[in-house]
Amino acid sequence: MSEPTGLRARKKERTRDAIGDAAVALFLERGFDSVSVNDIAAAAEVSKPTLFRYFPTKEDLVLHRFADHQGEAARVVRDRAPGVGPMAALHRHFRAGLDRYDPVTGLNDHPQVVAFHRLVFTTPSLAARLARYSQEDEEALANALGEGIRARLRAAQVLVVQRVLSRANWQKIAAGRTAHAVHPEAVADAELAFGQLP
Amino acid sequence: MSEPTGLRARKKERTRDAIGDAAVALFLERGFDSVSVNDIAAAAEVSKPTLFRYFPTKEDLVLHRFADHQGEAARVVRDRAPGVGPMAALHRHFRAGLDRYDPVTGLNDHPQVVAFHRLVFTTPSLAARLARYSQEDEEALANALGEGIRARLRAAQVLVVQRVLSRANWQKIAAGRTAHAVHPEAVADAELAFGQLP
DNA sequence: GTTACCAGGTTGAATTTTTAACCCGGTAAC
DNA sequence: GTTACCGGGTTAAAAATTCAACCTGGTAAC
Repeated sequence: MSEPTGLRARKKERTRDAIGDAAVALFLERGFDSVSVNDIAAAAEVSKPTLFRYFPTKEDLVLHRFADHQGEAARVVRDRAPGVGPMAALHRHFRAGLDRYDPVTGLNDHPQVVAFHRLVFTTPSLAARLARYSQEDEEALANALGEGIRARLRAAQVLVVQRVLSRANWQKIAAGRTAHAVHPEAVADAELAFGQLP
Repeated sequence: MSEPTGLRARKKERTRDAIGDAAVALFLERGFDSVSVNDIAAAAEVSKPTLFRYFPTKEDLVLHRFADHQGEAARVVRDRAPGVGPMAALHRHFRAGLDRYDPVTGLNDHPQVVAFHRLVFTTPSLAARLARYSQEDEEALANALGEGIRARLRAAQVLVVQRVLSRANWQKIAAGRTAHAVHPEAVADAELAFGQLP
């Protein structure tokens, strides 16, 4: 199951986690702009060049958690079971995320997750950078769906649907409701949104 | 008091401690000969060449705790208060070690310390290597005491006295007595031994 | 008596990290 | 308006570490 972890690979992973965790912790505590990369490097006990070797920009220190899901939509389409249409596969995948309260669906009421989302959505430079990630995701999904303008349109539609659904879920939870309470609506919303896709 | 700890120095110290601690823990658990340096490197999460960069031989993995006291006798003589003779200074220093139950005096009943001493005294290659450490200590002390054969003889006498005293203390404790109970005898023994030095 | 393996220890190249210095754009001081 | 500092980000060289391979001396198998 797990790869033959050499010493080198294991330590790199640990370093990366240490930097990412220290960054998110400090950002949540003091806000994105009030924390310098020097602070993060110091907290992670790493030098500044090392920090930038793992994360090319300050924004990526936050967004690496989304980056884990990079290209996921395209993968879902490519790996779908035979006989299942692309849209159905994406719908099912999103639904599964809802059922396990995956943070990317916005349907998660752990305080840390909520605070993290607020951080991302209320910091302009982060939202901007997140849009660029999304852009790449969109291209990958388009390629998985086929060629030409139709594939690109469908890819864009799917991702925008997911973004709207996630944001709606998050807002309800930010308003104080529990993830469990919101779940039925979230499922219904997804039903509606995916249902009206071409 | 503390040095300006750069990142590099701090990590080196941590690595050294990780290796040394892992080694002692494994040796106490399974015995010196039943643990390979590969085991230690793996436990400390370090490669074999790195291990040997910190500790030149397997024996040093145990004896680095004595190495901290390297040259101590010479230092005591050199740094003694004015008006105090070399022998008096050494006697006082040993007595102070007794009073604070310093492990090097043998007068310490913490299970880990006792087990550690047993490890050293019952493993031939360790005893041998410890003798070499002691040899260097002796030369340094001789230089601190003066020149010529008389200084060397006195250095040897002092160190042999310390070794005998430490071992006597350890044996009483290994027999089950507490350090506190042994303390008066230990002081008296030291009085006697240092008193009969020329 | 080969053969093979194991443990202590070494070697050289490749990778990673630290260090200290720098660039650049912004902004506060005066 | 210049000077000085701060934060994001980069650079080149030095130090540390991993990796894979090797050497050597023992000792177990056969």
